[in-house]
Amino acid sequence: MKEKQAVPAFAALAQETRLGIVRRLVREGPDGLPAGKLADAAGVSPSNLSFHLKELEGARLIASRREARSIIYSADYEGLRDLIGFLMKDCCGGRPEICAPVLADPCCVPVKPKKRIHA
Amino acid sequence: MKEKQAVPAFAALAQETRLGIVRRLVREGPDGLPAGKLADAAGVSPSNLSFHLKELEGARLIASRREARSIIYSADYEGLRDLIGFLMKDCCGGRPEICAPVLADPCCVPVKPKKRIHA
DNA sequence: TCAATAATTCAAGGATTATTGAAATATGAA
DNA sequence: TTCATATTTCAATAATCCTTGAATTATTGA
Repeated sequence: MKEKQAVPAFAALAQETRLGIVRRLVREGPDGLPAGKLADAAGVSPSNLSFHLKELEGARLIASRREARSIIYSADYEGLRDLIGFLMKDCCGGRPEICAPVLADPCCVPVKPKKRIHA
Repeated sequence: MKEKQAVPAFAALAQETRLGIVRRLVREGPDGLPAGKLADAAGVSPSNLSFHLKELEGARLIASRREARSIIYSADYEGLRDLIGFLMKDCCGGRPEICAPVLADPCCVPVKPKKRIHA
């Protein structure tokens, strides 16, 4: 990810409603949620929600698909990954002391759990 | 880091000049750079730079200290770490498939092998 | 003290973003 | 086709952010 692409991605997250939507959708998983449910959850009007969803989609942080009458939004995991990667690689590049403590955090340990030494 | 703190941090990075400053300062290391040098590097007026530096400092992404006539700015590694941690932990929480590929990237592998502090 | 350097603050204006409500579009059901 | 639902689009306003240049503060050296 380049700086030119990172700026709008950060801008998309720099707003309470939008950041809330992204976090909600990440937790929701690939199935996502219809716009209506998101509007209720966020407590904003449908038209306002639509505005924010467009921002997030433009920044490639969420994706949408139509399903019957609803439009279903879901997290764009690739875009999120790219942004995190930008922050860690491009932004903290050459200064591993920034990244290291984050990587050391058990909450961020990758999928494969470490083998437990049996008692 | 909480959402309330993350929003202004993302906002601070959501601007070309400021993102450039942060990246420059990260590469520069703890010694940092005086405001004047940063203004030259960024190609903006001193007063405009000052405005952006204040935004970044308010978001705890950079720090400042006076040294003779200059004010030296440097990256706030702790703040940057917190923001990355927020994105990975709070934002991608429960969905390790987002974090895993980033963590697997050799560029982000920590210097020392990790050690779990909490059992 | 006076002048020079380094940077910040302030006020004004321009530019961009966010919110609102009304109107439009798309889909599915009667 | 006609109606109801789900969502978006549009235009207007409000709010926030960025830039500019002049004035101000802080520090150092003659």
